[in-house]
Amino acid sequence: MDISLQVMSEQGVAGLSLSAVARRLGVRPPSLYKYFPSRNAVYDALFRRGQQAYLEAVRQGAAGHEPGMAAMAASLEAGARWVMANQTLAQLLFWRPVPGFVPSPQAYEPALAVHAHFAELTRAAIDRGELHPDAASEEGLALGSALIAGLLSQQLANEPAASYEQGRFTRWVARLPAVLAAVYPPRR
Amino acid sequence: MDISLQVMSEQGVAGLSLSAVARRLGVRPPSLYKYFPSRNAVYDALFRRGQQAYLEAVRQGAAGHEPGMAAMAASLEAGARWVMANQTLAQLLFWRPVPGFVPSPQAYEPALAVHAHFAELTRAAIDRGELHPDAASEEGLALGSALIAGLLSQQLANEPAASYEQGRFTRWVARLPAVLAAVYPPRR
DNA sequence: GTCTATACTCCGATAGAC
DNA sequence: GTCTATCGGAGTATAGAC
Repeated sequence: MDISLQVMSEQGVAGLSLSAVARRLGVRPPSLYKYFPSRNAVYDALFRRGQQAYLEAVRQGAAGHEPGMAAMAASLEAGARWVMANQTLAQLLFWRPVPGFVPSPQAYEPALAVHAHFAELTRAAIDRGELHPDAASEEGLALGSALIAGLLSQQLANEPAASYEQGRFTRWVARLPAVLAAVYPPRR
Repeated sequence: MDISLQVMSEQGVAGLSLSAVARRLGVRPPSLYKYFPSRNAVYDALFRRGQQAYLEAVRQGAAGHEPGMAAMAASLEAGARWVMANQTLAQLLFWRPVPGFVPSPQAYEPALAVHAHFAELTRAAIDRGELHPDAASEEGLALGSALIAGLLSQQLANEPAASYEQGRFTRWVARLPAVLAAVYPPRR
């Protein structure tokens, strides 16, 4: 799987070739079929592993903070750092670049947990009077996920080599909670 | 070129095959090389055509409005509608999905004009007291482009078939100017 | 669990006849 | 400006020996 990631980073996510993997592994292509029944099965395993790692990253980021906007800011940053450090995997997870590959429900499972994680942080922020209740609606959550995805997709497409601190787009991640608060000002 | 777009929409942007194009055109593959010296040349021609069309869409959108936030809102919406109506081409333009393809400077030219277009609308909005002067900095312009790109990338990845009006993400496009104004409130 | 051999399909690109 | 023929390579996947 590590070698597959390496090939994808060089040939494009959709350019994974089992022959190339076998070559670098020092075996013949048919041997791989003892471990994965098809090429898409490799994608699926990578997808699941990636979703799991991303979930752990955003959870780790929130750990130690009071639930609410502070935890959300820390969690967003941790997720963004994970994406910048795992760009190839992130592309597989968040931008469907492989025609014909549809992740299995099991592989998709952690993605639902990520959504639930941020929904919970949003509700906590509302309880603390940091956001308007509408922020927890599907619409509000969609805005949050779109904003973070947009910053990161622009960063990856235009400055993939930039460090997290110096990226022209990642630097906005820290200010996303303020943007959300501007769109959903708490009533008072 | 139209047939190429059709193939790309079915096989993925990176999955363009000149053989498939020739097949649908009713000619043999070598004939295509009389018109394009390589497969990447086809991508380049499509890239240029797409950038040009997108530029015209955002300019058309602004036409008839006073320069400023109203024109920007109209321009953003026109651009978003163009992207939703030309999804395959938009992927080629805004998300580099083809390993090894780098657009030529000539093909990239209209993209610079798009940037200049929005920079001008931003300055007009500042002059009218609708935005803080910092909104016209490179940082501020980067935020604007990232926000719109994020909404659209999420829309294309998750609900590509939704109409512009019903999209869970496109519906935020109309409110982007308000988000920008919240981040860059004019001094008063 | 690895291999050889193979079936099958596909690709981009070029040479050169017409 | 189209074609045939071809080079030289790629790929996924399976059968079956060891």
